[in-house]
Amino acid sequence: MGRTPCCDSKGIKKGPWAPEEDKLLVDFVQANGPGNWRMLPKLAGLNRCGKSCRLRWTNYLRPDIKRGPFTPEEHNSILQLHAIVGNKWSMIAAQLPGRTDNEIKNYWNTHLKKQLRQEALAGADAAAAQLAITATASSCPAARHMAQWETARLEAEARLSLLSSSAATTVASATAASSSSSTAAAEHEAAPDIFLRLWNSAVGESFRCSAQGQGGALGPAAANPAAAGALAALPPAAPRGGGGGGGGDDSSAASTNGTEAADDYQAFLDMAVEELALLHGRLGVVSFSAFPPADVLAEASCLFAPFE
DNA sequence: AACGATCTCAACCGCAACGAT
DNA sequence: AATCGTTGCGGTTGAGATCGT
Repeated sequence: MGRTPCCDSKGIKKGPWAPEEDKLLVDFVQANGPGNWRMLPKLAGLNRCGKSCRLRWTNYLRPDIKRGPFTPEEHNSILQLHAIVGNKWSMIAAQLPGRTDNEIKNYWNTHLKKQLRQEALAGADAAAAQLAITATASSCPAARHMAQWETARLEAEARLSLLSSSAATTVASATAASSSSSTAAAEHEAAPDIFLRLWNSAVGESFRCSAQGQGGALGPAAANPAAAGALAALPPAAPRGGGGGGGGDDSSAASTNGTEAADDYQAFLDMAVEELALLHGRLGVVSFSAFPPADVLAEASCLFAPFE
């Protein structure tokens, strides 16, 4: 497929956007809606390429974008979702309403990556460190892929054990009559942890069975019809269904009904299973899990309200 | 106060995916 | 089936902001 240049660079402005340009873009999109980005600059009177306009709109000017620092809930969600899907920023962003893939990607690269690396090293987990190195250094894509997954798993384990131990100390200090600590503990308990709720639900159970059983690598809902129903109760934002060109739909802003959300989550989970199947099939990995051991999860799961 | 180092994040680039023709 | 046109995604860059000395 021949790639077409996004614009003929002749006379097209690049770099930071001026307030006047922002206004032109916002006015145009609000009047006509997003879409046909290629023609938009001409129609809106902007000396920019369509791609640049789309990026500016989706990452900065969209009215539903949430500004400000990431909340602890968002922080946790990013960590956990990343442990499952890796650098699929758009998928992660779809689970965090108001956040863009670019923002999450930046947050990961600047804050979380560094933090996790330190945790991994501080934990004297030589395997994780070695895998992290392998992930970046290996010239073999399959080995890199496997290393990234295993690193993510180890990181998730470290985080969950960290979470459970910190919660234990928080609760202990809360009982020692510190009002601020008890507030923190209450917040912790109420955290809308998507991944853990999902994991503790019928969906999680089904997913675990599917991943362990392998062979067929069927999606969780196929293994457990109740899963699809449970999924519908999850937050509405959902990954793209693979809309691609022509649609002009805005992935992060798209709202879905319950069924669509379930379908999207289904696809989301299926993909994780497929990743595992790939590793098992191609690399002969004997024992591999994208998830922390059951005892770690059991420890962590008591921090959150049951999903069902 | 000045300077260099480090960090942050908006924006760009190249590629892949997808629908249309 | 092949090609074209458009959009979306992930990786990377670089200017400005912040921090440390």
